[in-house]
Amino acid sequence: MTIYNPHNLTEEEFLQQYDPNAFDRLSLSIDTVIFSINVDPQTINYRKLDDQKLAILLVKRSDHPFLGRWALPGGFVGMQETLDEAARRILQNKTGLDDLYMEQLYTYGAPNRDPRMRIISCSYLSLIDSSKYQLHVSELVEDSAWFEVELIEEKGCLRISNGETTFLVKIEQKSVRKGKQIITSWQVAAESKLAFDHDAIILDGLLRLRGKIQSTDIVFNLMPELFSITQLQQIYEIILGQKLLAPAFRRKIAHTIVETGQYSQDKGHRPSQLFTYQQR
Amino acid sequence: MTIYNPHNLTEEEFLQQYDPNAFDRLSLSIDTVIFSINVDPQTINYRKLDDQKLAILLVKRSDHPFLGRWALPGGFVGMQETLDEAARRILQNKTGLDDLYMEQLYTYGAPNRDPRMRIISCSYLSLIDSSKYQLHVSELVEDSAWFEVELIEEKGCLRISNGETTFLVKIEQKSVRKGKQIITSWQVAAESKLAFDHDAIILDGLLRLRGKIQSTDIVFNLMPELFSITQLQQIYEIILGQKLLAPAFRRKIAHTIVETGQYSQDKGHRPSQLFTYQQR
DNA sequence: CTATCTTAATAATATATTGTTAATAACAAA
DNA sequence: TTTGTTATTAACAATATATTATTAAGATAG
Repeated sequence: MTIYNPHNLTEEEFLQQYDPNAFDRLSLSIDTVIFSINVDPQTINYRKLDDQKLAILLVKRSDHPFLGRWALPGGFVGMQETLDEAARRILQNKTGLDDLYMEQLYTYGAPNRDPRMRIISCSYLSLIDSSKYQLHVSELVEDSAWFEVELIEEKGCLRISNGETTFLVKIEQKSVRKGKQIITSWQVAAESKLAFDHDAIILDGLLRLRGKIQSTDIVFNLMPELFSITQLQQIYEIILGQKLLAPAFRRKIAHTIVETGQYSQDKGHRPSQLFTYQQR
Repeated sequence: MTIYNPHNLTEEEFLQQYDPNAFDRLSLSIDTVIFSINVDPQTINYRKLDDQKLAILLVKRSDHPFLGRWALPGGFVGMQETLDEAARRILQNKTGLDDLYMEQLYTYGAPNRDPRMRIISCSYLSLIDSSKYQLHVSELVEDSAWFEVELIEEKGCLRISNGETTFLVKIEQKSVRKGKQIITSWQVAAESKLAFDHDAIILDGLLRLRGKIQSTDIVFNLMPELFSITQLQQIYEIILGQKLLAPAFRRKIAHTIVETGQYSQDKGHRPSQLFTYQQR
C-alpha cells in the first residue's frame, strides 16, 4: 500500500486519473431580474407621467417544481458556456434583445432552495428601456408578463403586481454583524407565492438598482432615446422610493444629458424639452 | 407511447422520479480574498507609518493542479452548507478567526478555469484588522503567507509580493459596451504565475474594496482598535492609490470616529491622538 | 536649555455644491 | 382673458469642499 504523494505525478497524469465525483456535484442555473419602465399604453404620450412604474419580467412555470407559479426567467448553464454567455442567451430567448445592460447580481446557494436537488443560482440584473417594453410586451413568449414592482418601506412590503395577480412579499430590516460593523438591510421575512427564492432575488435586484443609480449612469438603460427631465426624475423617485426637488435634480444630472431642441406635445401646460443621454 | 405532461404528476411524484443527471453537473468551490494591513514588526510603534502596506493571504498549493503555485485560500462547498457557511468555515480554517468581515464578491465560471473539470468559484472578500495580522502571521498553516498587494496604474500592473516571491500581474483598462453605456475597468491582460484565475479574483477584490471604502465604513475592519487619523488616511491612500489632503480627510471621516484621549508614543514629533471607530 | 526638525491638528479663506423658495414661461382648457 | 398645470430658471441660504497657512507638541542635536 502506497501513500498518495502528488509529487510522484505530473499534472497531466493527475488529470488523467482524476475522478470528477471526488467532490460533490451540483447544478448551476442562471436567473435574470429584468427591469423596465411600465408606460401605460393609454398614457404613452406622457400625459400622465405619474403612471410610470418600475416593471419586472416574470414567467409562469410550465413544469414541476412550482408548476404554475410565477418565476424569474432562467435556465441551466451549458457545459461550454461562460456565466455571462448563459445569461445573455436567456435574455435573448425571453426578450428577443441582444444588447441589453446586464451585470452579475449575486449567487444563491442555500442547500434546499430547490426541491429537486442542490441547484445553485447565479443571478443577473438586466435593464430594458421603456420603448422596448412597449414593443416586446406583445411579442413575449406565452405565460410571460411584466409585473409592477414597488418597495413600500413603511408597510414593510414588496408589491409585485400585473393587475390580475398580486404578490405582497413581506420584508423587514435585518441587522447583521459583519466584523466591526452592524449592517442593516431589507430581507424577505415570510414565504411568498413566487417560485423558489425568487422573491429574495427580486428584492436584492431592486436594492442593487437603487444603489447603483446614485453613483452610475445605469438609469439611462431604462430610458427611451428621448425623455424629459421630469420623466427621468420620476424614474429616480420610483427606484429610490422618495421625492426629489426639481432644481437640485436638474443640476445633478445636467452633466449626463444633452438638449435636443425637441419638445413634448399635446399637454395642458408648458411643454418640456426632450433630452438624450450622453456619456462623458 | 405517452407524451410527458407535468399536470399528470403531483410535485411529490415529480420529485420522486427526478433524475439528478438530467442537467449537467459541476462542482462549486469558494475562494476567499483576505485583506489585511501589513505592519512591519520593526515599525509596529508607528515610527515609520509609510511602511504600511495592503496585504493579502495566499496559500501554496500542495496538490495538483497548479502544484506548488500560490493560490487564494479556498475549498469545496459541502452539500449541507450555505455559501456563506462554507466561506466562514474556510476563513476559520485558515485564520483561526470566526467573526471576520465577509461579503460575497463575484462568481467565476469560465468553462476551462479549472483543468480538472467544470468548477465554478464563488469568491468572497474578507478583511482582518492589522492587530490580528501580527498575531496570526506566526500561527498560520504551513505554506501560507501574507503578500503585499499594490495596484500600480501608471505601470499597468498589479504587484503581489512577499519579499521572496513577486508576481507582476499585467493589467489593462478595458472598455465594454453594456447596453447604452461604455464601462471601463481594469482587467488582467496576461497570464500570471498564480494558480487558476486567482489573479483576476484578487484584482476584482481590490477594486471592490476601493469602491466600498468611499461609500461605507468597511475600512475599520482593517484598522486596529486604536489608530491615529494619519494612519487611517494612509490606508485610504494605499487602497485608493492616490494622495489625500489631510484637512479634507479629517472632516470626511470625523463622523465615524471618536477621540479616546490616548496618544501615540515615542515619536520625533507631536504625538497623534488615537481614535476608535464608532458606527452611527 | 535652546534651536531645529518633524508631524499633528486646526484656523482661515476661497470655491463649489446643495437645499429651498420664489418667480417666470408656456401651453390647454374654461 | 383668465385659470390650471407643469417646466424651467433665478436667487439666495446653507453646507460642504479644497487649499493654504498657522500653531502645537514632541524628540533630538548642539
